[in-house]
Amino acid sequence: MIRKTLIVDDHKLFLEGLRYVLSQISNVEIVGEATNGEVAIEMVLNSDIEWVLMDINMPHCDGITATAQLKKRKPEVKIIAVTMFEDYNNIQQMVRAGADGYVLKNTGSEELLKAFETIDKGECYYSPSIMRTLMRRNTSSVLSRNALFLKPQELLTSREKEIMPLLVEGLTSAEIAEKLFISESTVISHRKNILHKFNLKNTSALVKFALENNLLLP
Amino acid sequence: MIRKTLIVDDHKLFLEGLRYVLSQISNVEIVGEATNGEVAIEMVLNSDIEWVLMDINMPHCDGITATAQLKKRKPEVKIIAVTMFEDYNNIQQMVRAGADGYVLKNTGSEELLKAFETIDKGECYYSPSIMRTLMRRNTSSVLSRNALFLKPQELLTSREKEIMPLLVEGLTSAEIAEKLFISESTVISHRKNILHKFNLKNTSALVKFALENNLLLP
DNA sequence: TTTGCTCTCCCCCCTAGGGGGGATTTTTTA
DNA sequence: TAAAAAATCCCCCCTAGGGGGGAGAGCAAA
Repeated sequence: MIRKTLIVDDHKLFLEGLRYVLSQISNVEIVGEATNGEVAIEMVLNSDIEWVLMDINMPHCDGITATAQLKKRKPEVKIIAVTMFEDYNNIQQMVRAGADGYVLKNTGSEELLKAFETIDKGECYYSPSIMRTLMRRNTSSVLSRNALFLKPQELLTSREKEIMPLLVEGLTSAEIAEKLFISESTVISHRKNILHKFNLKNTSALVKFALENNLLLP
Repeated sequence: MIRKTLIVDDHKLFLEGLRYVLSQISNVEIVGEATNGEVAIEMVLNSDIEWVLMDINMPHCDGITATAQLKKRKPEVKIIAVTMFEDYNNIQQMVRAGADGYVLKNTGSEELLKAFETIDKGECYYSPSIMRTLMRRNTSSVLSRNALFLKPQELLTSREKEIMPLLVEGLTSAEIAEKLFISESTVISHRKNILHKFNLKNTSALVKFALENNLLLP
């Protein structure tokens, strides 16, 4: 069985590299190249492409948007994110967009093959260092593992979303209680719930988490 | 005495508005317009322009950079920042760059005139709402008033700079002490000093302050 | 040499934060 | 309508955080 594959990256040079790495894997045939997300979507929808290796950072239409679009309109296509970035936000967004795998740009052919095979079995594949990044964030709690696959906002109730920015401002429970016309115990309960949801050990860590994950907007 | 003035903004529309507002002030003559910082610097250095009304957000060379450059190479030029933004970071950076005044884009001619006259006397001018923003940050402490005109990093000792990122991570005093091979009391002292320096009331506020002011890099 | 800053550590005292429950009412959703 | 989730409040207990202060050692500039 031949895997008909599209490679998407705005760096010509990297497309060359990917082409070479893929040439070392049997059963993979590169049937196209695209240098931005829009073109990639077009190509996939109007062909029998089954696999996409997708860069994240591209002009016009980035890899995350393109992945989300593709998965919505043609869910059977397998998408592997290929990227230089291994920070939490990128991984998280790509996972949410529906990517089936996530490998780094310095990946060799053996690992890429492993990715193909793992995804063929219906599972998801992540590079070991990606897993480390995820693990650093998530230790044990079930909820916090769920947080990876949900927008963090979706985990917060509306009251919690009200309290969050006040905590970030450094207000005490009593001050927050006064502002929201509720009892201090209630604020304490809410804060405890938020900390547990994200598996954070104190409010300082929560502030960092909130600021880095844009939890303060709505 | 006529004030030879250059106006700098990348929005043509706003240049029109500024032109109109300035036309209502006697003794101000618009001798040029620029749509980015680089051009503005060129124009000021090669002419007898005495005043610059400078936007902050512009492509290529922003107003903060341009202001810093101009003040370095021709300090006698009076620069008034004109901007939509009244957040702490923008004001702080513009003050550091050497701007003589800071007014908002919705300013009328009376206030702009006041700015010209105040700066003529050798003082600095800030819009009332700008002052409010500054006041919100700075209540009483002498040190924290100084913090406005210094890079915050310059206020931190090297030990404090080591402790800062660990506090932001949410580590407890005991954990930090263990990492740095010092006693917990010492960590507590350092943290107290940092809080006093920036006039912040708890570690949550410190985390926010540190992240928003890039205090974690070196 | 004196002055001042940093780093280190300590004291006392009090409050806010956080772990661990549980209970109630209201609202949402299946 | 029944079940689930959210919001409200409470209990006990203990620890970490923060206010205020001091003190000695080391170092560097004035």
